[in-house]
Amino acid sequence: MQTESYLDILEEKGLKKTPVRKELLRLFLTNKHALSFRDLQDLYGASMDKSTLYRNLSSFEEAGIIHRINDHSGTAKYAYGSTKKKGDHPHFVCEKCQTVYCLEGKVTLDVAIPNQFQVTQLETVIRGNCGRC
Amino acid sequence: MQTESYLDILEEKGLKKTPVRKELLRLFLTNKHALSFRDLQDLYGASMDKSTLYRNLSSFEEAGIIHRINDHSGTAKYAYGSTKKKGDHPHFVCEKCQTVYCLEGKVTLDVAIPNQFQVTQLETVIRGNCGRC
DNA sequence: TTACAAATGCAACCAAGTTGCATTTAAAAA
DNA sequence: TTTTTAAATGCAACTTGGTTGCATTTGTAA
Repeated sequence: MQTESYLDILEEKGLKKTPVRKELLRLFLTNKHALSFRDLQDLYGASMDKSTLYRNLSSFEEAGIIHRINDHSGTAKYAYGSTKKKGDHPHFVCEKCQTVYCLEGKVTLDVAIPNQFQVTQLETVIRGNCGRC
Repeated sequence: MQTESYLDILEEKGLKKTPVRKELLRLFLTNKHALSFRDLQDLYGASMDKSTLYRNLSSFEEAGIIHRINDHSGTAKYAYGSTKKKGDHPHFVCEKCQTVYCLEGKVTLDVAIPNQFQVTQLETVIRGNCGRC
């Protein structure tokens, strides 16, 4: 019996180690860029139930295993890493291949924000060409 | 016969002055914040056809009369002003009332972008509380 | 005033995501 | 090891945002 230590993440978060979740977690750990529902369906060997997948994405997000990214494509994408860190980093969207990458770094505002407005989060989407596609 | 000079915008852009378009343009000119499909349906006196509205939103966007904004709500919003200027200003989304405001100003990046990545546009969504709702 | 491309309105469709419910299963308790 | 149970799964049906095909109408230029 192998160690497969990454599965401990599920235990830590109090999530049952079901086959679907194990595979889903593996997919997130082995993919550096963000994955859409479609990507996940394609990567998942056998066909996965729609609602099961969506429910697990919610669970993972709530548990802070993944974060949801809005790349303005209309469909959500998900990447490994805590939700709390979502506002911490900008995302890069390749306009050609639509791949979404999480970037390291900070974004600073030089914006006139009306007095009564209170800022809680900053979401930045950088668009361009990844030069890899 | 009144002047209604704002209708010249349609002529300038080579768009026929249909009743739907006149009213749609008026709605955008008299609303400072971004409007969703639903908002427009509600504001429009008589009921407006779904596809006609969506098609006109596309035409307006293409003509540079309005720009499309993607807050995180899953539904697009539209505001007066050229599409080309979309990346020019950040948008503020109130987490309570969901209202989207166009802000003046610039956003600067302090981000490690991989060598081969080329940036063409920057889209920023600021979330918070507008203090007006 | 006529003529034609473009705009409208309607229905049918599509894709993303959600919900209700009966069945199965991971894992804690006995 | 077996029992128990809450949680996870799978299926169908649904909702919402948006698109498409097509017949009819209309703005505008000839």
